Amino acid sequence: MRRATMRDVAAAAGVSFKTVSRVVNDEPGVSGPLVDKVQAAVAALGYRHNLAARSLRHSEQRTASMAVLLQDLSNSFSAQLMRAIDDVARERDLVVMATSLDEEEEREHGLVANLIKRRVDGLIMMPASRDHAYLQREVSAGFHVVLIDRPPINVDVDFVVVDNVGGAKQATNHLLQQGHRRIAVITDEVRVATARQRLDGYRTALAEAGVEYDGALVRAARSREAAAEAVQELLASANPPTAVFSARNVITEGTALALRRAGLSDRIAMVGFDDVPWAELLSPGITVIKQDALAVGRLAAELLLSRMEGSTDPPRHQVLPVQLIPRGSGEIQTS
Amino acid sequence: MRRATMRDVAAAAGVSFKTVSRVVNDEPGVSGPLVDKVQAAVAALGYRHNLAARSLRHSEQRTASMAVLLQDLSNSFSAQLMRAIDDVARERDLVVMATSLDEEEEREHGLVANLIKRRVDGLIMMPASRDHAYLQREVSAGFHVVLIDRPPINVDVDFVVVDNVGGAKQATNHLLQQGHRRIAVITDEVRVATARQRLDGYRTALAEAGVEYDGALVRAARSREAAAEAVQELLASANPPTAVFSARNVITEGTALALRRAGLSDRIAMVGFDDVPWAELLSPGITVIKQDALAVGRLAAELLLSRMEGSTDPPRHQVLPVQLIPRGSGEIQTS
DNA sequence: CGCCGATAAGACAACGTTGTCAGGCAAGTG
DNA sequence: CACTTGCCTGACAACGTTGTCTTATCGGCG
Repeated sequence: MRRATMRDVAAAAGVSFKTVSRVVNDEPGVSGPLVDKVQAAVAALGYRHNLAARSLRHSEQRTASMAVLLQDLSNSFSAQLMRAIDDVARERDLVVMATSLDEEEEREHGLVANLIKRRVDGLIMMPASRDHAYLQREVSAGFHVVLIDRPPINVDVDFVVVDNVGGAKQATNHLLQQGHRRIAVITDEVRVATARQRLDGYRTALAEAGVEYDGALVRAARSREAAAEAVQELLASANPPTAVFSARNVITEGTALALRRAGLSDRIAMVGFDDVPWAELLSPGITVIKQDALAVGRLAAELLLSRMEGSTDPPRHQVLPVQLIPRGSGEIQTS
Repeated sequence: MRRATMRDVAAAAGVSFKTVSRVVNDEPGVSGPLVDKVQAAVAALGYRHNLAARSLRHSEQRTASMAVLLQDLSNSFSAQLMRAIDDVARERDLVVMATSLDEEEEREHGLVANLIKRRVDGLIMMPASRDHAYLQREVSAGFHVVLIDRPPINVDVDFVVVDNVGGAKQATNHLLQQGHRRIAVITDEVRVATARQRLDGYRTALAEAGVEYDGALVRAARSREAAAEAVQELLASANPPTAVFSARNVITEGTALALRRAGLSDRIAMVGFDDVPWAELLSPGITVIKQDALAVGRLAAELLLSRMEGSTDPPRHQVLPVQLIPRGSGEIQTS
């Protein structure tokens, strides 16, 4: 049941195990007949090269692997990031370890420690924690990190984010332009950096338009259901909003659901942050601030790979633009 | 820039490297003062345990890692499978390598070979290939494989699939019951096992109802756009269908899109295979055959883990039921 | 015929760790 | 006081591989 090793192959082929090593690695300096004998023995024994042992001895201690830690792989935004990263990794024959952090700080710490023990070559992470100083020591030791979606805190490493403040401002301004003054906003919990930034953009836009900020119109929700509930409550309140800015994809889903249930899809305006695949299937279509997840993922992967290939540029900070896509829901005028 | 090893830590702490090993592994038999000295040296040097070296020597050659090969991680079905698998793996502290096969047979072969070289403990795969005999040798050598979504061919290993034939029959019967006789079906390409099975179910249901099979109503499409185009063509044909069975999630999306563009969402009936998150947001809502991706993933992961923990049961074949969820689109009567 | 160079093949240490064993020392026992 | 017992500690081989070095073999050439 034990797997065959080079020694076993060598014994079977009647050569030294070093000769097997040469054949397996396609190194020159082995005569034709011996190559054949070794290959026959490899096939007969089902021998498989052991990369762990190889990278242990091999001068350049590379494992040809990287890790991706995202918020939730089943969420379409994370899933698209993963896909884009994987596409880039694939070209370089890198294996990608992936998992979800679920906004759990301790899980992040535990996983990073584990990945370093495995000597993974690099990491792309959408951090759950709010202090990334612990990464400094590992980065100095040659572990490469690129943060994604959220900027690093207390450490300076490569990162790729989108213009959350600008996007939220744009969404809010768009609704203001349709005459709305009571604009609700549903964000992720405030410990999430993007939620804070999008809330910032919302407040800035209101302030610039001279509209007073009303905390009663602000809600946090982690899930589609929680968002739907929050919207339902807002609609039932004494002074309900006439428009909603839903600051994340699952929240947009919940908001659309609540509006539909209330039969107000045509009356209450809404703009969502994150494009969603079904936005144009609804009537009205959902107006969104689209962030290009594939571009974010690809860029992050390229930054990481350049580090793995030896780049020593100072940390690179990439902020990608977002784009408002009007589809109907955001163009509903105040009545 | 080189990472500290146990020897470095030992030198710094003034002990033998074996003592460091004991401390790092929380083994008993090291006096309190020495433990402290070693831990101080570990912290000072930023030492990190090297798991590759460990598992090389460690008697039980486990890497505490597994791999997941799915069709497309950015597709919500694959993403949910991944999520469910990862949740189970997490409980056992397994690292999960994940990637998309994109229905490319060669990619599957290359990846499996690579994963075996890395001595991954197990694999969950939605296979792209149509002959899995090559897995036999690896399984015999102690590599554990669970297939998912599609049954194994020419090899007998654990697998988890859903009742594709039954689901497709159910979908077709449902449409027949509304009086439809010209029911189009859009599937994935026929080389995909699930596409063939769902087409089988469709044909069986027609036959049982005494409705003649019309090849002109059958289309294959790999993407949302291709599906939308196929539906558009069918609608424009001389003898258009009155109902559509869309046999996969992206196809359902494309079908909904095409119907909406043609303004026929309320006239042409449709049932989709795979639930989609936005199905109830539309009007009419989309009637679907729901397969429980999370259950499939969880079950597959549990089968794999039981193998990794030593189960030698004969290969287990799991077929999960599917469920028709009426939401409106499938209940449109023939006019 | 003797020597040299090139080439093929193997011996052996090393990678960073764990498993096994032996040695040292202190405390307990007769 | 000698002997045993038990606990710490370290020396050393081993895991499966690659890198370096040495040895054997052969053909070519003067």
